[in-house]
Order: sequence, then structure tokens, then C-alpha cells
Amino acid sequence: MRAAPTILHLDMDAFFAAAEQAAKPSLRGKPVVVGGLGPRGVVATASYEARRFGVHSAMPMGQARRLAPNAAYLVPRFAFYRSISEQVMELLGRLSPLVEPLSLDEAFVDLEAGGLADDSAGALVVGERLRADILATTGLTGSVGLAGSKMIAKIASEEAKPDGLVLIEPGTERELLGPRSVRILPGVGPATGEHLRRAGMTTVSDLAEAGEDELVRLLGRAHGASLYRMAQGYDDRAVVAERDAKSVSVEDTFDVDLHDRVRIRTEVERLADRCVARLRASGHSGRTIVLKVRRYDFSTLTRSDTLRGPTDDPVVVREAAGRLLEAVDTTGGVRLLGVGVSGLADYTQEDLFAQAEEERAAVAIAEAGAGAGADAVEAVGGGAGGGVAGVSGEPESAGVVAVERRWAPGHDVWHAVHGAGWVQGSGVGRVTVRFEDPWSAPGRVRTFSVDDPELEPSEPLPLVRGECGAEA
DNA sequence: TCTGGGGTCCTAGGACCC
DNA sequence: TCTGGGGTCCTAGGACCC
Repeated sequence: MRAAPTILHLDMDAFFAAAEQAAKPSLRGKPVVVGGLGPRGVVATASYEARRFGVHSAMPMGQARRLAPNAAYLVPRFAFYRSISEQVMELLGRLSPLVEPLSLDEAFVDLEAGGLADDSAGALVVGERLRADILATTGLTGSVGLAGSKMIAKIASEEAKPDGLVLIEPGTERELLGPRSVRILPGVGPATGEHLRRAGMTTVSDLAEAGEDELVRLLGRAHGASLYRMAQGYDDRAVVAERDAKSVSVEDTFDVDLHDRVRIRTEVERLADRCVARLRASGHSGRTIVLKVRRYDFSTLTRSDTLRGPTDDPVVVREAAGRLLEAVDTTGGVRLLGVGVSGLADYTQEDLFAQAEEERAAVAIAEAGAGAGADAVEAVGGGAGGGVAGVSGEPESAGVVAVERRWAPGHDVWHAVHGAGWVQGSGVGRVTVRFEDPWSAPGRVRTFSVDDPELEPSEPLPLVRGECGAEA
């Protein structure tokens, strides 16, 4: 809690969708939905145009398509978003040594620690300049909240959306929060919200009036106590720059439920390998192996095994996960499998050169595994609506998948004659490409054979002309 | 076309130890 | 011959967040 609004929260506006619109002029001003395109996909981000149709994050993709049939549907391109995120985080780093990223598109900044602002007027100047700098270097808009605590700064940036800034003067928190729904408080989701509603509490002031004892009785020690403080606008959590990872995990949802025990076992082993690759790339080993199984009916269970010491050996993790699987009943089918490692220890090795080599290899394996698709090929949306369809997701071995992966919808390509473009859709031996780049006018669509020698995948182009490489 | 993937934190019960 | 009281580790599940 501070007397001056020197905690800044930045939230990029509809980040994934906005990045795609910036890269693809033909999508600007149009509904764009980024997410899994398979039969079990969900929406990661919807552009503001798509939100007007009722599409929002975490919505099943089928429902989104019903609401916004003419939207462009794209798979996420994380490496591209990460490269933009790095540019943004770099700008934040100029404001303060204390920057706490929450995700690719969100972060807290402690302006006081940066010495750039110690009152409202100063914070306002820094916040507006930051927004201008972000727009100039990335071509994207972000919203800024300024307040005396993390909680209020985050609420402020939410109020500011899209493309705005809101500063909440310290001392006005309680009147701001009081009439609002309990759901604006961090940590109050659907379950807690319903719990509180049944107890007769719907607004933040209801919580403050209920008192700490009542909230603790209702929600448990930690949750109740922290909610009581938040309800009074009291939040003294510090901005923390570096957080140590506590676990690493990978999971796959399958397009159709798996029944065959042998297949299930091989999938678990592949997940174990991918998990270890990520573990090593992050410079860790770990002691506890976790297997996650989601059954046909969406019931989810985890089984774990803690080893005598930390490991980063793929054979050890594979075997541990396999043993855990043996104790799980999979009759009826399995829709998701996951493998995780927790109890992390710093991974040390005498030969640092060899370690660096291994990490490079691990990253290469992980990235190779992350691209191909087990999802069914979809018909190309194309046409007047400009719908984009395709594959997403999970590694699979079939040869057809390599072709699909090469021409995943939304990915950039280069044609020897027509130049830069992106894949609008593919299927039945054809790939449809729209030829445009981030700073061109909307471009034309052409169709090629998937094995056209003049066409090749390429890296994302920078969104702002003159910026060097927007690729990770 | 019902429900992703990667995380964090908390709770509760049992084992084990002093 | 009657149930102490912690502390820590481990497992499993649930809520929440982006």
C-alpha cells in the first residue's frame, strides 16, 4: 500500500489476436479468433470485433464458430508472440529494475523502485509515455493501470481497456471497490463466487462487513483472511522480479478418446520425453513425477511418485510415469494425458559446454514435437467470409501431418514470385496463401499445390517497419 | 462439435519422528 | 493400558489465473 500510485500494471489488448491483425492487414477491423482448431479446441484470444459476437477466452471453439461463423480462425504462434512480448518487457525494464511478468502480455512494474515517478503526476506521464513507446515499437496497444497496490493497479488496467490508462488515487480504493461484484477480487472465481452468493454476499462491501472470522469459516484460513484484506482495499504484496519455477509439465488432449492400453502407454512415454526436454532446457532436474489422466467423462486424476533424488533422465521419468499409469483404470477411454515434474532442483553439470549443447538439443526436440497435428484436417474456410481453418496441436507420426504442419493456417510463407504471404488454409493437396505483409495493403489470395517448389515457410516479419527481426 | 495448456497456491489426511 | 502435541513430508484434489 502506497501513498502514491507508483505500481503500474500493463495488459496488452487482445494480445494474440491483435498481433495477428498487425501482421495481416486483411484481418484488421475483422473478427479474429486465436485458439485450438481441433474438435476439442478452445478460444485463447478473441479480437474486440469477435467479442461483439459474444466470443470470449476459454469458450469451446465450436461455440465460437456458431456465434461468429465469418471470423478468421487461427492457431496461436507462440514464438511470434514471445518475440513481441520481449520487446514490451524490454520497454518495461527501462522503467524499473522491478518488473514482474505474469504472462506474455501482462506485467507489474514498481515505478518507485525505478525512481522515475513518486507522485500521481509523474506516474501518469510515465504510463502514457510507455503506451506510446509500446505502440511505436510493436504496433500494438496496451492498457495501463496505476495505483498504490497490485490489486488496484490490475483492476485499473481492466477499466482502462482497450487502449487506455486509468489511475486510481490511493485513499479512494474502498469507495471504488465497495459496490463492485466480489468477482473482481483476485482469487474469486466461479466456485468461490457461488459459495459467497449462497452465503448472501455478492458485493465487495458485503465481504468487508462480514468480517474476517466469517470469511475464514466459509473459505478456509488463507483464502478467507486474504479476501478480507482485499475487500478493504488492503494489499501490500510486493512486485517481485524473479520467481523460481516450481514445476514443469506437458499435456495433450486427444481428438478422440484413447482406449488401447499400448497406445496410452506410448503416449505417456512421449509426454515424459517432451517434459524432460523442457525440464533440461530450463536448467532443472526434479524429484517428483506426476501423471495426469482425464477420462472420457472429464473426471481428472493425478498420481505422483517422489524419487530419492532429483533426475533429468528421460528413461527414469518415462519409467516412473509408466509405473504410475499401471495403477490407473482407463476403461471407458482417456481424453487427456499429462506428465509433470515438480520438486525442482537446479540442474548442475561439471561440463558447462556439454550442458549447453544438450540444452540446445533439448529445445530443438521440444520445438519439433510441438508443431505437428493430430487434429483432423478441416475444410478451408476461404471464400468471401475469409474464414481460416486448419490444424493445430499435437505431434503425430503420419506423413500427411508433416505437410499439414508445413502449411499451418496463419503461418508465414515466401513465394519466389509473389513474395511474402501467409497460409489462409490448406487441404486436399492445396494450400491457399494471402500475399500481404505487416505494412502492405490487404493482399490477394492465390492457391498452390502443397509441394509447389516456389513456396516455402518463412519467419514472421517485424510489425513495425525498421525494427529488426520480430522473430524469437 | 463441451470443456486447452501451462502454471500457482491451498487443504486435508496419513506416515513418521521426536 | 489409554489416546499428547508438534513438525515435516508426501499424496490427491480443487480453485484460480492467463
